[in-house]
Amino acid sequence: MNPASSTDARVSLRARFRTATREAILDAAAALMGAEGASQMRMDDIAARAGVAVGTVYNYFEDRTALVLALLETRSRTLMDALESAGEAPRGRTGATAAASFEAQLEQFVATLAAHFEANRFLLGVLLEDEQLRGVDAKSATRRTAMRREMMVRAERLIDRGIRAKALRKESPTVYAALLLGMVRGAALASLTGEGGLSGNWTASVVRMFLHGAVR
Amino acid sequence: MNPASSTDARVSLRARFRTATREAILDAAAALMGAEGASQMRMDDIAARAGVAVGTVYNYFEDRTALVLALLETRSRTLMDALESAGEAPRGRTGATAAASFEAQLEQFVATLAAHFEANRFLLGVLLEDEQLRGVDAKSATRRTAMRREMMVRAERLIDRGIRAKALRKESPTVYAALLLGMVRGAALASLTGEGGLSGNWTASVVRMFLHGAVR
Amino acid sequence: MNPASSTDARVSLRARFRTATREAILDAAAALMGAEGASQMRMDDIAARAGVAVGTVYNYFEDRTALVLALLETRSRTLMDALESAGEAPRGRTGATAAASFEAQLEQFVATLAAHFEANRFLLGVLLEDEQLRGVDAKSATRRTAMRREMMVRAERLIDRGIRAKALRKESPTVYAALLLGMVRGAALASLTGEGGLSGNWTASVVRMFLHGAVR
Amino acid sequence: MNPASSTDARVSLRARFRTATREAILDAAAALMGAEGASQMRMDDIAARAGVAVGTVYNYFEDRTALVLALLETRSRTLMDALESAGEAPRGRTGATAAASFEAQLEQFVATLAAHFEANRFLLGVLLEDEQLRGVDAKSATRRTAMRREMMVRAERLIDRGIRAKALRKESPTVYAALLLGMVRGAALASLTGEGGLSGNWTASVVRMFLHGAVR
DNA sequence: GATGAATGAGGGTTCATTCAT
DNA sequence: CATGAATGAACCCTCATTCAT
Repeated sequence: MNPASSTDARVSLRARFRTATREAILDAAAALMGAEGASQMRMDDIAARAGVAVGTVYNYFEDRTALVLALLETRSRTLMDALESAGEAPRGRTGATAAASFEAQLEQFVATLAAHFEANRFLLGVLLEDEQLRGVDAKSATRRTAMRREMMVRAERLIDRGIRAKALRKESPTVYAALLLGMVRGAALASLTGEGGLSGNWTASVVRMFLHGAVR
Repeated sequence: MNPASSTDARVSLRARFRTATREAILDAAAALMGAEGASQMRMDDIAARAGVAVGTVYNYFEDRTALVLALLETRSRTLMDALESAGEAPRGRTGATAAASFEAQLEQFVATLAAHFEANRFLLGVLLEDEQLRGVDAKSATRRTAMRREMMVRAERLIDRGIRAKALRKESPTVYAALLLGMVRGAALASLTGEGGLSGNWTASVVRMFLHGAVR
Repeated sequence: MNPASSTDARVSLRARFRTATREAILDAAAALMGAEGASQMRMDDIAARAGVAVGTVYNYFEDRTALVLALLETRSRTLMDALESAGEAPRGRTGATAAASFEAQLEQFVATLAAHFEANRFLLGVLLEDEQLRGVDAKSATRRTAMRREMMVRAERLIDRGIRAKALRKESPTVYAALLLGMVRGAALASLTGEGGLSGNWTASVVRMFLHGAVR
Repeated sequence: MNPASSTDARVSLRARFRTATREAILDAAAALMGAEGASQMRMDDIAARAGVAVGTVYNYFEDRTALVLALLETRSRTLMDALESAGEAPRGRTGATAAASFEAQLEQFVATLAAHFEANRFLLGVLLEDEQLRGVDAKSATRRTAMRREMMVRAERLIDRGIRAKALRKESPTVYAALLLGMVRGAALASLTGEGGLSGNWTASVVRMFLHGAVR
């Protein structure tokens, strides 16, 4: 152990501590945002829940808006990445029909969304919210819209592949994406608010409705 | 014209003026709520937009909460009534199949929602919001939830008739209702935010997706 | 009846009506002031209690302050006059000692105060109040102080006569007056708030204490 | 000096500073209450006079009512304690008559009141006020009444002892207490408003009047 | 860096006063 | 004159942000 490595270790320790504190603050913010909405979330409450002083929150985030933005960014990044991989891999089984393969991808896509909404309740409000009820400010509203679009893009890409694989009727992927995400949101909301019949696993319902409708 | 009628006329004039002012305030509130969300809506701004002084707003509504509640109440009542009649009338054509009849009702139902969302943008946020974003206070959040449920009930009733008429596969009306309203919300949102392909009339898209899905 | 007299009659009727309205407003103000204090008394409440519209109150009194001033003026004037006559007349009986005569006058004086406080509760606050708790404004505070002084003067005059008649020990009439009025206030307050032992007639207690003290 | 003591010192410093600020706010409130009355006292003025921002006042007191209550509580507690001890100790001189001892206690009692009223002008209004002038709200009015009663009780106890010691004529202690406190108030008020003859020391006048009256 | 008290602009609400009917 | 809705200054309170320790 030379002095340098000792310094490194200390730095690294400090860095880990910083990261942990930052994460604690984000977690607290996410919880409060999920529980009462972005506009109701007070800086003091975030600090208290994270176990730090208000001033400390400002050591990690420029201001309230920056905190909200960072929250949106980090939490949605994971989701976006997951969606990316969900839509991509036909995962090997070469014998599968194009249609079957697409159906599997779709299910994976929806299931990913479901899992994330279940885990981060606030994403539901954040990402699918119409921007009018932001209760925040222009900047984070913009960011929110950007995320929504990004999600739309992921959905559109998936659907586009479905159309090209003849698994779906040919129509505007944007329209399909809007409807698909709308259904996901509706189901997630109903599930989270405990409304009848949607309690646990609604992925299958959404997929089936999206593919075949309610008639047959 | 006897004195009485003269008095009546005056009273009626004043009453009409009162109603007009009240409506102006509600309109102003609706516009601001649509533009920036309920929690961002300031009493001074409402007054200014309505062309009255702050005090006047308080002559018509007990307090901020009462104003929001009144807004939700009056604006959604119209929608609810419209949905009620939309779902009910088989509108004559006796030769129609049960399925065709149901399809017509469904289309009417969705078109009604579309029209109202187009006209009262803030309803979109209000009625389909999950309760986390109350941004106002407990009472109006409760009211909002109540309205959302009421809308669900309307949808469920319609779907239930569809199922009994064998026009729809037999499954939980609640699930179907959640998905249908989710789609409507997704489409309306996409349309209002001007995202590609959803500009004008998306009723048909929603109906088709709900009935037959995206596959064939 | 000539036209003139008819006009006079009408005018007089109108005048009587004006007076009645004015009196009703003053009564309402007195009641509210007695019940909740001057600062809590709202113009709307006065109007409501008087059975008129707010605007009408402003037809009779320049503003809130003028109303309070008028109230103090009219109600205290009666009291001052009564005190004047209470202190003056030895009322005939020539055989009476100077001391007995003074005692009678003192009793009359205190009894007069007692009666007025009983009838106009608000006078208690108004006239004996230390000006700090006025809850009104500079002008009416000044007026109040003036009235208190006027009352003091009445008491001092009475006491001065007592001293000159050798009925009282020779000492500063101002001091005696302050103590006498203090006792009256203390007794009236205890009586009005229903504290033990002071319920009805406390005039005798005050007179006795003032004349002979509590020792013998 | 170990780290702990250093920490303690810092804490104690902060604590002392907190106490000082709190006291400054109470002092400011007392001054304003004394000058213009409780109902006229504005939060902004209190803050300005205490040399802090409005928000700071709310860091120390829940709201306006809590501040008023705290003021009444702290300032009157001192007085009550002083009265308690004033009435109790015969202070040594064993040869004294019961009457002389009582007279000394009475003088002490009155002098204590005098001193406190001189120092805290607002107590005069607060403690002897009849409840009509609450000018604040129900809660603090209640508290005020409670304090007045407490003062009455102290006076009654003193007088009761005087009666039992045959130093006073046998009569209702409540009545005597009301008259005594009334006199004190009258004298204090006259003294504070600078009315003739009462400027400095009026304790003796009150005591003499209470014991022997104005006749001899 | 962490702390948490201090700050003060900003928002909701009241109420004396005005004025068109 | 009576009426009562409209007015807006003034007041209480909140909470994001700063900064001395």
